[in-house]
Amino acid sequence: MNTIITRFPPSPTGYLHIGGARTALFNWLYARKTKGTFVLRIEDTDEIRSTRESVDAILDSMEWLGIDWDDGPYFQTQRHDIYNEYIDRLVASGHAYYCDCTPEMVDAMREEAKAKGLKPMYNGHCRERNLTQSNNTVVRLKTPDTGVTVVEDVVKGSTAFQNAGIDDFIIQRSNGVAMYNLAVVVDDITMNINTVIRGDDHLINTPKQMLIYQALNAELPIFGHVPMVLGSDKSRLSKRHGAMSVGEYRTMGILPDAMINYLVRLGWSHGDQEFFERDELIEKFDLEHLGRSASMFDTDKLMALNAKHIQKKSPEELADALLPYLAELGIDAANDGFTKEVIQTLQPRSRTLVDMAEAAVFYYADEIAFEEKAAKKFLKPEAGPLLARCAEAIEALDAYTQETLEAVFKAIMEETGLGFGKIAQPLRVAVTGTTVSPGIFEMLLALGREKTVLRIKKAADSIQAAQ
RNA sequence: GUCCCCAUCGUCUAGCCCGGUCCAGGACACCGGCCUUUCACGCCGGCGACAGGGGUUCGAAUCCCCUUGGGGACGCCA
Repeated sequence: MNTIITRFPPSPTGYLHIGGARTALFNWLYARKTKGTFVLRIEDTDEIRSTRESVDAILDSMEWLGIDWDDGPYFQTQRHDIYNEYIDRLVASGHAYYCDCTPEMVDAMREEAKAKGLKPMYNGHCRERNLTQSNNTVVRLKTPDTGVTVVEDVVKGSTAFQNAGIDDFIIQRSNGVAMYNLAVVVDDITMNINTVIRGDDHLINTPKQMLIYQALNAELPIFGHVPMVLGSDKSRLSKRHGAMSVGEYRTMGILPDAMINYLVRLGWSHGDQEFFERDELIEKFDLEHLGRSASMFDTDKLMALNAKHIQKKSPEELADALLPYLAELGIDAANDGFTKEVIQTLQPRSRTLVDMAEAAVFYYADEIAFEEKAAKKFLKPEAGPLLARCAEAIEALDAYTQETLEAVFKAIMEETGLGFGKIAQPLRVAVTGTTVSPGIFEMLLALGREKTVLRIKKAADSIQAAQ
């Protein structure tokens, strides 16, 4: 079997969005799975809308997602000579011709066709005029008037298009620059692309592209048109549906592994399995189980999956990922033993890295600010002596472990006759500033004895001072 | 308007190709309960779908047709 060669061809007219990331992923996964080649090509022939910043943003997002490419990036703007060579060949072989119809004339033709209840299209006016190239001519492909062009698609099955419904479309603009459909086909041919997985909004372009392949006498690739990702109201995903660029999910604290897991499952399945590690995805991905219908993006499910990935990661891996988010909150932490312990206490209760960073702040803070409601409820006058007693007992411990801490609690419970919660909650507020935190023992242990005692004493003192 | 694609719980989906094992399975969300020092995690349970109508068949979520609904494309954009 030949080596599979796939590609991802983004247009640099914005950030890498969800839909683009998903098609990139499908192509990448399939190439990786088959030990094939994944090519990156920047389709920047629209020089007005394409920007360098977009290219950088897209590359940056791909890198973040861990989607690497084996070849490229190629830039279509640097390949004009190649396109023109093929266009000349098409004209020479009689498969294409020059046309000097003005846009106004073509508009009129479209209106005329529409009035007849037909698809608006160019009527072939210049087809037999044998024009030569001049500064106002475009090149059009001579498409068949009869018969059908059948797209064999690995996800949609076969679809027949009437050739009569395909007009002699432009392959080269009057300014000499190739049009999209031609550039794509020439690129795919010259880059040896044999597997094209793309959004199904391109399905209609496919017969046109097939006609170019045929005119060029080139072998067709395998096509797979995957359904689009829609917004929560089933309309095309747009800004009003919330974040649509993968960069935004990065800032929300989504893990790249969770992002690709979610994106792949949106339109592909492996039985009932929901959770996939990266390697597992590469191993199990296939074209046979790509879905045929459009799907809506669901942030809740992404979040839930992200929580699962956070739980399964090692504290080491998580620390590297978390550090930037801590830095964002002004915390200069390191990937050290302390941070790893901190992370372990937070793993089961964080949906995003942002959640985790926020919940981690108290571990690193020099000064604990008490939440007003929490202090009012738990740092009452009678808590002063209790906290002082706790600090004293913890300080006196030979060893600072779960067992010894439990013993301290037990002793104080017996001494005071108070329930566990009556001691734990004031302590929690004293140490974290809030009523919500990881389990009291694991949290105290992760924080360390020194900080723990210091904070409890400070809280006891402040209660004292308030009286 | 013309052409094309799609159609299972609110959402993502399994099942559909090769009809019976499906009075339809899983996940997210939601609602109960358990666990519990808080918040979570986890566990148990509940709610909840084959768009509608015709066929074909002993039998249809699965095959065929129509309707409806949704999406996409009709550019000297990609």
